[in-house]
Amino acid sequence: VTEEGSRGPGLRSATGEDRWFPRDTLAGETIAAAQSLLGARLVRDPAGGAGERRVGRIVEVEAYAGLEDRASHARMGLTPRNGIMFGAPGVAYVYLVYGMHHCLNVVTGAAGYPAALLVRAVEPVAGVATMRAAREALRLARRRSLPEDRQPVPNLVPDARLAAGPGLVAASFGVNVTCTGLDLCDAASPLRLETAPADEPRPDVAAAPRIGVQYAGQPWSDMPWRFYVPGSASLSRRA
DNA sequence: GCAAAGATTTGCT
DNA sequence: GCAAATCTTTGCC
Repeated sequence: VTEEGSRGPGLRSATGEDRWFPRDTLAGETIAAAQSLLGARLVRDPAGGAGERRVGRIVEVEAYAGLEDRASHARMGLTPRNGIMFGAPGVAYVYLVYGMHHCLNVVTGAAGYPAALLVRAVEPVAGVATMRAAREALRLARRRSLPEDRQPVPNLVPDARLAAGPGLVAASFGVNVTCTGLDLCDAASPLRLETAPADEPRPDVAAAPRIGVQYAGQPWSDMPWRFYVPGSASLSRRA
């Protein structure tokens, strides 16, 4: 790939190739962008330049598009929380759910149109030890408030399940609400997207209703706007 | 101002 | 299989 854009020369992706995820794809129609995001890489650079770089292959996303989508945070119009969804595509939108879990979204659509893609699951590609450590740290912090007669046990979850859910993606990649606004299409961003390796086949794509949006009612709760790679061992739910 | 529910995960029954 | 944990945002008084 010889794309230049605003990136500037000399920068290279995690594998030494130019694989920055194209903003144009995210700026287009959100449902198409959702399917294009499958197979792409989520990359997290170590803080302070030390430690492992974490890389995950995106295998499950959900689309939330437009003011009319009653399942979307934008359904009430522009508010302080969802404002970033109305902004430029390619930017991170991270929110807190149930008072404890963070969810990473990629803003899509033209500026002014509120839409985003929830990253629900990724397959660990690199930095597995750091992912596991980040997850474990959060888990132990949560157990802090429990009775002392409970000794924390080692987390035996398989590598493939480390980021098999929206809250787990954020936890294993060290993502929280302070990441909101990061430009995921910027090669210099510590949290960003890259395209799949050129020699990697495009993944199959399956569609299904979104999860946990019954409150939206018909027809929004049944819209097949969850897209995933069939057969992946890292899906949030077995499929 | 207060009550309720939420784009979830975990651990116990 | 179910309920708890936990806090921000939203809905209504």
